[in-house]
Amino acid sequence: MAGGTKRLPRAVREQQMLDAAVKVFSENGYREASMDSIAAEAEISKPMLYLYYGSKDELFSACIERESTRFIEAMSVGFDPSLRQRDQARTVVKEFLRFVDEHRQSWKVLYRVAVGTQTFSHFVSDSRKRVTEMVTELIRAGTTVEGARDIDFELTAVALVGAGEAVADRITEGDVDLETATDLLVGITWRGLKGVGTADVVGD
Amino acid sequence: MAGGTKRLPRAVREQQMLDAAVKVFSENGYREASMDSIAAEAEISKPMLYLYYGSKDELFSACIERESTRFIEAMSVGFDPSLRQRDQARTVVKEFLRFVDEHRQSWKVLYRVAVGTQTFSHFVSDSRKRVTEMVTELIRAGTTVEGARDIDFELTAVALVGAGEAVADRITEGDVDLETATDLLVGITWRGLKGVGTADVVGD
DNA sequence: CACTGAACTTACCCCTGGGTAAGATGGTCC
DNA sequence: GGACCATCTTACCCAGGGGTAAGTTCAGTG
Repeated sequence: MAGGTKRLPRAVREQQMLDAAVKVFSENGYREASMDSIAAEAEISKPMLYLYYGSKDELFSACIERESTRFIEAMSVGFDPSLRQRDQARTVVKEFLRFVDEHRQSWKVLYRVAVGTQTFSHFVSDSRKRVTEMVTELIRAGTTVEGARDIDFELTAVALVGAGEAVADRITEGDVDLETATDLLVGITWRGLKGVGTADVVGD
Repeated sequence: MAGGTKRLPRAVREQQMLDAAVKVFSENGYREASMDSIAAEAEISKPMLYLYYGSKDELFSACIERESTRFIEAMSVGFDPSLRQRDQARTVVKEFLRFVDEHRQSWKVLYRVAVGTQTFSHFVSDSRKRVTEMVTELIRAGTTVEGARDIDFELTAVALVGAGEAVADRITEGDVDLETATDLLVGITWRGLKGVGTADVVGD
């Protein structure tokens, strides 16, 4: 229409559409985001969305796919097996927080919007489950106490992951110093290890 | 219709409607829950919902109001100013987890559904903010380190609250021993205090 | 019993929004 | 130049669901 944007190759338009979709979905949630508003944001007509992505579900799915790939790639950057467990953990936490800080919409869409849908909530729980398992192994390996039961480790990991997500949310809504936040999270984790096995009230 | 349920006084019907609404909202989310399905769940016709509550928004608002009142009352039970800070904290955490365990739908509707709406998300953030402030004060009072800046305490509280919510979610989806979970959360908090002020990597 | 009002229903309105039919337009290759 | 395909649009369809108009039925009261 108005001479602004012109005919572009499919691959380019697809990325523009995903950009727009991620933005609108992250700001409004799945149901509240209309295909019309996404089309408007992408400065394209609605049938183009359907031509390239087929349906609202598939469009959202494509968003999830692209953003989670980016997320995983960002995490991989910080993954260096030569590091000691402890430095390894710190690096990964830092990369995580940096990713959230630099890709706030990705974070919201992946962990706060997808979770509210019927079709994609399992994606979030699966992903969260994998992270929790990793953390469980990490803290299990970092502890020598014997009395600790499995449930303790796993539940500790659940709590730690929850803490991480809460800090991530905080990052998206105000500026938090990433170093401070990283130290905080790693600190809680490491200090947390010391008491995992002691089931009764922890002595002071 | 089918002679099953009969004419009931308004006050009673209202509660039935809220029961049904909380159930359907908690299982499906705000947008996905239709007034028809809520009416069906309450075994009542749709105009009754509108007669007593006016609109979908107001119905949801009434749910939030009733459930959050219950929640606050449950918390008050565990509030005993004569206790030492530490026992106080433990009692409140335990009452919190017990409430979540016994009122899973309330928890979901208050903290997982309302947060996904435009109109009521501020309610959740406000409520979370108050809790976070309380926790901030609690850990500030429980620490004597001087180097710690304010942001550290607040961010620590954010992380701790996030951990609590994650454990609460876990409770709603599998059985977790409440004592274990309470000890875990209180343990993390208390142990966390020891390191809040030390900004650098914590010595092992 | 007749009268009133609260409790309740059937049947409908209509807008939002997912999805589509049909066609226009321009770039490229002979 | 003209054939062809990918790019792109206007204009529409229709189901789901929020909300309502208009009436029905029963419990109590004089």
